[in-house]
Amino acid sequence: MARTIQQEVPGRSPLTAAAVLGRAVELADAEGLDAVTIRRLGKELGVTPMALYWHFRGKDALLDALVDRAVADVDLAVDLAVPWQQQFGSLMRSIVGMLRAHPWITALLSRGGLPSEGHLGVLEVMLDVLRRAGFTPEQATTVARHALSTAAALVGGEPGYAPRLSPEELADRQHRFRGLLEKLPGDRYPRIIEAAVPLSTCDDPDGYYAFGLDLLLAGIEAMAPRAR
Amino acid sequence: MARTIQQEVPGRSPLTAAAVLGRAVELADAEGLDAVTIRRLGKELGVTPMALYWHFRGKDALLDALVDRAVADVDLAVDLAVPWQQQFGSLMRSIVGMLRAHPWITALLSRGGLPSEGHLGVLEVMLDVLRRAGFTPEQATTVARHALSTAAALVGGEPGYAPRLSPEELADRQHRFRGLLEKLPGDRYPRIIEAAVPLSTCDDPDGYYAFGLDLLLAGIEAMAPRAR
DNA sequence: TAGCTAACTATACGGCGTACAGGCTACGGT
DNA sequence: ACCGTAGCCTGTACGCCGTATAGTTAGCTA
Repeated sequence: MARTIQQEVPGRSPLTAAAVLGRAVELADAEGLDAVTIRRLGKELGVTPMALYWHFRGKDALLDALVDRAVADVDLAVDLAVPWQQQFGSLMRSIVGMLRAHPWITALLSRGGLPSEGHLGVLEVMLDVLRRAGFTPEQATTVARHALSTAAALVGGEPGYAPRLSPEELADRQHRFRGLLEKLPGDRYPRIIEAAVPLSTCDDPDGYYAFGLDLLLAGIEAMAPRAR
Repeated sequence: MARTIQQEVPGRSPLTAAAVLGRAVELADAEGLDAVTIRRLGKELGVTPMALYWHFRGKDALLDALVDRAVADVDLAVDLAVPWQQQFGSLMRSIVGMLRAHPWITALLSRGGLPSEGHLGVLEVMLDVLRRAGFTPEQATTVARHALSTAAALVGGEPGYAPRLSPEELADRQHRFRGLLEKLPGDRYPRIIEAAVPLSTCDDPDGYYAFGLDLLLAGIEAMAPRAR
């Protein structure tokens, strides 16, 4: 009943779902989500594209598994000794950190479909923090949903969302953008021209994320049932 | 020099970029962004797919134009007589309204690329409101970026983002989701089970959007330089 | 030895974006 | 009356994509 190792094909260990997902993550991180194709994965793994269909029902299932694998990286430990705002904040920081590490996930999250186990785990912890803070189940649901959306939005947002771009490409982009700003009619876009520098630079991404999270948390706290 | 009407092909008026975009919007609204393909558009317009390449440099340019066309629908009028919070709020409501009308835009917004004219128009007005409220150019830039991301996130967020789904499909989804929730282990996911109803229903989308915007605005106001 | 099953391979289909080359129509100049 | 030219479109082909279907192989069990 137990299968032993089966290593007959010369240079290759047998395919596993985990190996496929691992290579897929590498591909997505390095070349973007568009590079993750069945055929490409097959080639990378030294296998016929159709071989992947033994391990996954189709590309959708593969992508779902990919999201789940990433979501599992979120640190769900909460310190019950600190105020709920801090508990929620560190939760959000962990989520944002995971999304920043793999920005392509945001595109996958907004495909419909039932939530995966990883999803549910994160959601459970968020709801728990909010419920203990005094929110009703309805309020907690709304806040958690909104917080998750905001996290995705932060990562998808402008500060050069362009991941995996080489520094030179990024500099080129920035240069072309600044060129565009410079030849804008000054009487129509005074505010944009005035803000040309902050608009076209994206230094201090950490500050950007900190600001976004602070703003979210400030909003949540302003609506909290009993602030403490 | 001036070309007059040229209607030689029997049943068809000559193609224009606007006509292509119009059909593309209809397609995206009715069947989702995936239905917008060069070949499909050509078929719909009674024309060879390659004909579209006369009017657009490629599919990317077509999609960019599509976004621009939609963004132009945003109502940029602001009432200078009301507090800046209200000015910004109605601006955001207009933006969210546009995104809700064409949810597929959110997917297009997060593709990199230089901002279009429509983009700049919206950004200019947002920055203006924020600057007059006392934010520095840097702050205003950050807030505007974040607000735009949040608007996109709201629309992309959970409440059944599944657009264009028939009511029956939507009910099926909801039913399967509730089934999943019911057979969850109660000891591992108490908070989720407790919130099963608000999680699986998506009535009152207006309330969802109002909440999201209120939360954003509360956060912004909490960080405003001189609160009023 | 025969048969079963897990894990692949081979082939093929239809759809996608688009490069490239060719053609047709209406107009302006001569 | 002719023709060049510009604008608009067609035809064909290439190389990707996901995947349905069917065939092959290795190792285990009986």
